[in-house]
Amino acid sequence: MVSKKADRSLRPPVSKKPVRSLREQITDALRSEVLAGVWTNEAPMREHALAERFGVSRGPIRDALLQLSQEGVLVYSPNKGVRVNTPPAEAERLLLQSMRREMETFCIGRCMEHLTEADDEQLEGILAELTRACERADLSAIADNDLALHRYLVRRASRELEGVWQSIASRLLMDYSRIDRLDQIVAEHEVIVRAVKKRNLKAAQKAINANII
Amino acid sequence: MVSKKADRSLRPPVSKKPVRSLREQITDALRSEVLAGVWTNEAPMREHALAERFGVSRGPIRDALLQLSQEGVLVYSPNKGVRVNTPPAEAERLLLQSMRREMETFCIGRCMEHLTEADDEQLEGILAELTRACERADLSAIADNDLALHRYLVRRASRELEGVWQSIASRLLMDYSRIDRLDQIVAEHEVIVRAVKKRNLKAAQKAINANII
DNA sequence: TCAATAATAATTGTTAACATTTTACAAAGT
DNA sequence: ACTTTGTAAAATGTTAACAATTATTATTGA
Repeated sequence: MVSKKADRSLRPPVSKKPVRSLREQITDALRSEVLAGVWTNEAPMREHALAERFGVSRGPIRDALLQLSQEGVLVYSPNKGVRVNTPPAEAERLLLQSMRREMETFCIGRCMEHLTEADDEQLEGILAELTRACERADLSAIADNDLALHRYLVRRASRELEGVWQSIASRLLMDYSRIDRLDQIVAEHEVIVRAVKKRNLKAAQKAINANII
Repeated sequence: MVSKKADRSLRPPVSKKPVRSLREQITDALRSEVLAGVWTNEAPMREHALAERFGVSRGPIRDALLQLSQEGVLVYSPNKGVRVNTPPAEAERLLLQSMRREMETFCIGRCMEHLTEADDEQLEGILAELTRACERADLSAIADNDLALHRYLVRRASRELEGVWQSIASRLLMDYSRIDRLDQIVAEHEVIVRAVKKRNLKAAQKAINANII
């Protein structure tokens, strides 16, 4: 699943080799699975089993589990392992929602004027992936691309804020798997991308706030 | 510095054994040092050197460095190690400040009515430590207890929110070492604790917001 | 039969060695 | 003198074995 050494001769010539570490790959894979509801919070996630599944040792697995615990996706109990976290209670959810809206409203306002056509293409690409994921009802890919679209705008505004945003967004999406209206997800993000392409700040902020629920 | 196995016979009888892991201890120690300005962001922090200093292997050190990177205290470069992060830019600082105020205003409003006299004593204890730290101008201990006081109220309101709060507060305090008016720190926190002891929500919220700068 | 306790297995915490990547430095070539 | 190239050192990334803790099962006693 996660190959340890990639064949360099097969890479595109001048591509910006990201060379993501095992920890990062595993973190992203597990996050999308948890948000998609693949794991329950009944049974703990065993390090050994995950290590075998990903074909790596327990080290990178532990790193990923610790990171996801800090992010609010998992809950860590000393000497007992990790479980899937429960969604935030109503009051906490409302607070996190307000904070996420404040953040993304700030970020789109900060990056809008610096966006280029290349950014538009990137966003269109993510939107296309999101659409395909919704068509095949692939919850894991849906969660991935939903987050990816928002994260793109946050990163474009500030790398510094990305970590804070992720920990808020992850907690808010802890019950993502309950979402049933898949077509609505696509529609809402289409509105966002359209407003961004028009460089219409007010419309974009309104669309983003409408999507954050 | 960090003993691997503690002598159980010396622990108080029915104390709630926290048994903090090496990772946690090292994380807290390094955070307070970085916030106090002990480290510069010029030279990377070497895992091997830290391992020797704490008397442990590189494993727990790596865990701590990764956690502090996620928290915004350090910056992680793949295969190159970690450095001290730079304080957020003005616009980002204002956003984080607003979010932290929103969080702590929410938290004090949520936990105020549940606070007991035992909580008051805990807060007084932290305040006393903060005062002593200011008297001897121990920036590391000052940062520790400043954070500890706020964290206490956040935890009392919601364990779920603690992680988010920490990542925001850490980023805001990245230039804590520049603070010169030490007596003002004590005064501001005295006002907070006094308002809390009186269970005066409005006054407490006002004092907290005045302290978050 | 049930509760308490001891033995056992399974799991996480930590360590040290190995692998890979990056950096520093010197030598050679233009 | 400057750039390039090759080599060695040092740092991080990963692994597997060991230690300590927790959970499970078996056993003993009333």
